[in-house]
Amino acid sequence: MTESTTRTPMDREFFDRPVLEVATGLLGRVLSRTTPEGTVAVRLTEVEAYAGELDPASHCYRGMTARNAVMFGEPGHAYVYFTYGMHFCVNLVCGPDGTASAVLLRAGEIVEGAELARARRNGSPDRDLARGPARLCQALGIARELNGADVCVPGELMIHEGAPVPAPLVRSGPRTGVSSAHDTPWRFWVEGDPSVSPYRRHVPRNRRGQAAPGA
DNA sequence: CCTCGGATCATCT
DNA sequence: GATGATCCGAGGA
Repeated sequence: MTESTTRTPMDREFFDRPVLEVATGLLGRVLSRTTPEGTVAVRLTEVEAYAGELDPASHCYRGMTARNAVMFGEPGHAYVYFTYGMHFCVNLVCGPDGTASAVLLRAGEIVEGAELARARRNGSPDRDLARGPARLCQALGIARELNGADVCVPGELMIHEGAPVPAPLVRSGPRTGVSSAHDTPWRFWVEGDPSVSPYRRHVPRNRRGQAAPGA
């Protein structure tokens, strides 16, 4: 009898615009994920822009592959990828069909379904439930099967109007953890929001078995 | 608060 | 074979 709140998805036209406009415009919006277990929703507080084939940090920099194909398609769909052998991250595709820009959803504040989110996050402090792109996916139950999902129609993954964040509250800086284009300030967040993730620069991993040469 | 190392596998070269 | 749009726990300041 507890029906989930009726919500209206955002228009696809919102996503059919330049990536930086979409990125800043997404702050304050709400992403909801519904499964048989229930609904979890987050208010987005941190995102990063990736500008398709011209952006050295983008998964599309070297053209279309099986993994990134969704990014080249219709705006308003989810691009979900698996990384570090254990984590998922989610982007929302933007720009015209045929181009390959997207916005990585990095962090948010849980606004519905906190109990389910806590269960999925297994003891994490509330502040950290969706503080980071892989944590956000874990809290929402987003995984591979949602790659390509349309977030502009009612369904298991939907983007909602929410309350857009006024421009004076939006801050920007370098993207987190990327190994190139470090000078491009395309990470955007809500000033002062506790759910914004800490910045970490890219760190090349240790090379196993590549011991220092004898001399 | 910070820094550091390990986990673990899909993807690309 | 190497790397990665990350996270977590341990240990130090």
